[in-house]
Amino acid sequence: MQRIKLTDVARAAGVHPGTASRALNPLTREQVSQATSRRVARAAQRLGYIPNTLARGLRTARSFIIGMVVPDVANPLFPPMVRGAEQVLSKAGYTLVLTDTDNDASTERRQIEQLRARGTDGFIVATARWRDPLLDEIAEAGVPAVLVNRNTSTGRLPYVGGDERTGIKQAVDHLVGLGHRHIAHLGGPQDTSTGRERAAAFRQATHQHGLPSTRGLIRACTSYTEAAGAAAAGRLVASGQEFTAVIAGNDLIAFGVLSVLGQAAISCPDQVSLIGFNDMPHLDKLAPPLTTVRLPLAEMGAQAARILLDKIEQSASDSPVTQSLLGVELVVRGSTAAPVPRFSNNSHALNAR
Amino acid sequence: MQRIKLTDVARAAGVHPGTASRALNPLTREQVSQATSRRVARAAQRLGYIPNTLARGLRTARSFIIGMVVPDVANPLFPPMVRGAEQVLSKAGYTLVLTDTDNDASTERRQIEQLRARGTDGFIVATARWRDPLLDEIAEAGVPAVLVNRNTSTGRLPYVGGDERTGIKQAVDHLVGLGHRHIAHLGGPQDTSTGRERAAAFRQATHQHGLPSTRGLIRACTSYTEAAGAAAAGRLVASGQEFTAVIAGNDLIAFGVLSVLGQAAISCPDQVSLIGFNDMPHLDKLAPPLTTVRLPLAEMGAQAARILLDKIEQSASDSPVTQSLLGVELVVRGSTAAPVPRFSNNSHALNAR
DNA sequence: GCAGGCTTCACAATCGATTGCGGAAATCAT
DNA sequence: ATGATTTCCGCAATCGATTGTGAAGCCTGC
Repeated sequence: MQRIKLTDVARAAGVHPGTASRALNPLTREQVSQATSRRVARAAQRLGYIPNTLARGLRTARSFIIGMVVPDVANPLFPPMVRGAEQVLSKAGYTLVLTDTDNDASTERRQIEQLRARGTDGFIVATARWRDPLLDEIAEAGVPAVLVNRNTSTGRLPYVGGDERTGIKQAVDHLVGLGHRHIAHLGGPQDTSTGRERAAAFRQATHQHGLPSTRGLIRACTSYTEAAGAAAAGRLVASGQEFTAVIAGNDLIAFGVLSVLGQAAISCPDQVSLIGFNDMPHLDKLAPPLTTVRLPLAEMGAQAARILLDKIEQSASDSPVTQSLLGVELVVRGSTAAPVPRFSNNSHALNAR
Repeated sequence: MQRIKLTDVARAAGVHPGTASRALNPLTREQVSQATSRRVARAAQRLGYIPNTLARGLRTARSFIIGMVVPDVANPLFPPMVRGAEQVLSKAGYTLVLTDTDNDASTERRQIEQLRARGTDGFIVATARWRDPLLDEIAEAGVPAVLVNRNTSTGRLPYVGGDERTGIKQAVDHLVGLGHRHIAHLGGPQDTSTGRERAAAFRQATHQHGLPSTRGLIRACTSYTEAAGAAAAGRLVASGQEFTAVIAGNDLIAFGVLSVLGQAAISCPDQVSLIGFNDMPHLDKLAPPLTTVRLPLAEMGAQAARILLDKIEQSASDSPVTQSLLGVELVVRGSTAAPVPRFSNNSHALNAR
């Protein structure tokens, strides 16, 4: 049994394949009389005709495929974005192809090349580095693409992300409100926009509150992983620096901090408060439940998809490159509490009043 | 600037496109002299030729696309399987297209139709229902497909899963070893193979151990979610049935149980022990850390991909339909402990000795 | 009743790569 | 040197759908 093709439908309806094509396409249907149009539609229906997207794509130079590139599907940050994008795209008739680069630049390049060979109509990229030659090439080549979650330094591509700056500010405000004055930031890698942005926002917020110098209290982790977070936390604790709270670059880094604190017999939140970022699922079940900044991940994915579709449909490059920041929300849970003054920083606390 | 096509390469190398095609394809390269083959290869290299996969697919009726269908990417059960499959497939030159059905049958049907229109070479399906007409059709149509994680009743498609039966047996053994005799099972939906299999294994294991009747202690949740788990746990607690341990259908259901126990001021593991299934990430950080059964998810995905590739490459249907069960492992953490005899079941405990 | 204008559809080229077929050139055997 | 093989490569059809061009058929208006 063969797949039904347009020729079969045309023969069944007693018309030329070209006519059948026009009858089936809503945009060209007006060029065909209603009677034949109906006849063709019925024949297609009856035979169970499914158009061959490959052949169509070859002729129209459109594949209705959107590629989405993420560093690691297993990172719970990404699935909600993928779902958000997928819903918008599939509603518009596009198919989302998800590829996982495993955080590897050469894999990423290979994947994107593969997808381009498939005539992919556009890309949603969640793997951007701060300096990213591959993305520069894509921008140069005029391939429709939207960045999500992470931005690049050049700002030549549209970007959809969370309002990191406000998120960090809320976190700092919250801690300061509880009475903390010695807050550390174990941020993400500085070759990602999120790592840079959050660190910068942290500096700004602590400065606004007139907190003591943050020198030595700001550290960058080598990656957004529990292991890297633990390593950085270990170094922080070993440094002997005084701190009563930590704002982690994301939730995974916070996990690393948590385990180091546990090993060092430092209680959270009694001795050190901890705030994560992203609001991964199930953080409320942790011991202690993690205070964190929630990003509208699904909405970010959906918005990125919408912007991309716009870009594709009106391929005119007249539209400016938009950078959208979506609102975030501090979710306060059990990992943050008022600091207990230790004798070593008692005087500081008194001075502050 | 246009994309380089085969004709361009051929012209640059001074040969006919057909010859260029043969020179570039490893399987037909022998039909071309080494000298021209090299010349063509160099021209392709120099011009940066990327073959158009659509055109190739149209002619060869091969798309090198594999569709993977999961109910919900955000469920941490699936990303590792996806990664496992992706690695095998991309190594073999295939592209994995992931689609999320959002647990909806009609969405699933639409997605699969879409993919078939793209000439998808095969499917990895993780959404199987116990009775699944869509999969029956696929088996009927001879589309290469492999089931992963969930099986169907018919057994007409290859299947790769975990050894659920042994996993449940280990869980029961562990609890019985701790002294439990009243164990409940809040299983998954009975229209999934995993829900059925785990419940059956539970019955068998408790029977082997000569435990008291499990009537009323085995309940099926309506879905593999925290909410459904909580609902079932609520009913179990409200029923007044005696139990000192619960084996949940999966980790999410265990989360629901945990929250109900918390609300009912029943301590875990002091009063009730709890075991999950799947070993989601970060379960070790819960309060209490959840004992669970670990499935080799990535390996399941990889194995499914390998079987699918086999099926595709030798399209001869001579190979039998294989059902592979991969080994599982009980991960003992803090949510299981010896039962504290209550006066109401003290006598039972004595009788048992 | 006929020119001019519409509508409706058939014809054929096209997208880019693959491949069966056959011819020219090169190699070999005698 | 000549006939028989083999090697190498060009020609053209093909995959299935889309689309520019033009030719019928029909209507309108003068």
